[in-house]
Amino acid sequence: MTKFSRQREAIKNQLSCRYDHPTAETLYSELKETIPNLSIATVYRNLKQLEEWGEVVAITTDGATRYDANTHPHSHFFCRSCGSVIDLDCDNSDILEIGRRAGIHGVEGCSSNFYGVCSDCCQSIRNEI
Amino acid sequence: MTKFSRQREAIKNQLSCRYDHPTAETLYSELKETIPNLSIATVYRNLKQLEEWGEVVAITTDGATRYDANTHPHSHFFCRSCGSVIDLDCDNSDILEIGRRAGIHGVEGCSSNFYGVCSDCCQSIRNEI
DNA sequence: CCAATAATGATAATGATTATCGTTATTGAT
DNA sequence: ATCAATAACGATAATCATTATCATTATTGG
Repeated sequence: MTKFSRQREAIKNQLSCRYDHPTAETLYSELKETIPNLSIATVYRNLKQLEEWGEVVAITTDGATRYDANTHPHSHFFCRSCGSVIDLDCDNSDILEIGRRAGIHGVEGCSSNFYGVCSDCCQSIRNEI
Repeated sequence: MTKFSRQREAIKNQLSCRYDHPTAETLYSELKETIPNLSIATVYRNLKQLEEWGEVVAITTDGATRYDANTHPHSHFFCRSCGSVIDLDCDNSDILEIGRRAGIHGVEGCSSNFYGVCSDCCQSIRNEI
């Protein structure tokens, strides 16, 4: 039986009101201001738990795992320049359909990462020249 | 100026004649049989180098990074049951196009991971019942 | 209020990867 | 062929992200 925990609620809430897909470490340092004795282990523990419950999704990257409170299947755009991660508003089922047509049986889900230089970075690079 | 290295050639060659997308550790233990004093650091070092040169691609997963000598843009299927990684023969440019239509500028590339239970595992699960 | 136990915080341990550094191998010039 | 310059190596320490352990604290239902 799962019990209430202030820490878990805070983690869930903190993630819900952000759109920058923070890492466990980022969430930890932010939450530490309101919950000073918070442990990094509690953040990892709860993010894992919430992921199992389908309340958050983990975004696997080459570095630290990032988290997203938006559980609707969607893709992400990774800026090669500033490292920001932006939600992509494209239909995930269309991508899944492409995978399903590839001749392999059993394709159930997909996760797509798109790469490039975001418009902000593109702008500042242009200004430097 | 880059110099010849037997180790790098062996790593590249070992990866080229396989289709199971091994990790650095897997390549290391296999290559150790022919190059007994090979160091794991050399494997990591060269895989990173080869990736920079565009001769191999790294496949980012939630566990250890896997490598692929097939540098033609393509997707992978991850079996949830046995953990195998299989090449998906679908057109990557079609997926890229979906991402490009999502309203964000600067989308240059993409990497899609598909998930499910492979036909081998699906078969053995069926046989157990 | 109390017993049962889920969840915590602190921290040790793990797994993957990278950095360091003294030694070895490759290279181009003599 | 020899030599100096330096790329690459092997061994291993260090780092980073994450998980496991465990004694303590908080929540819950009776």
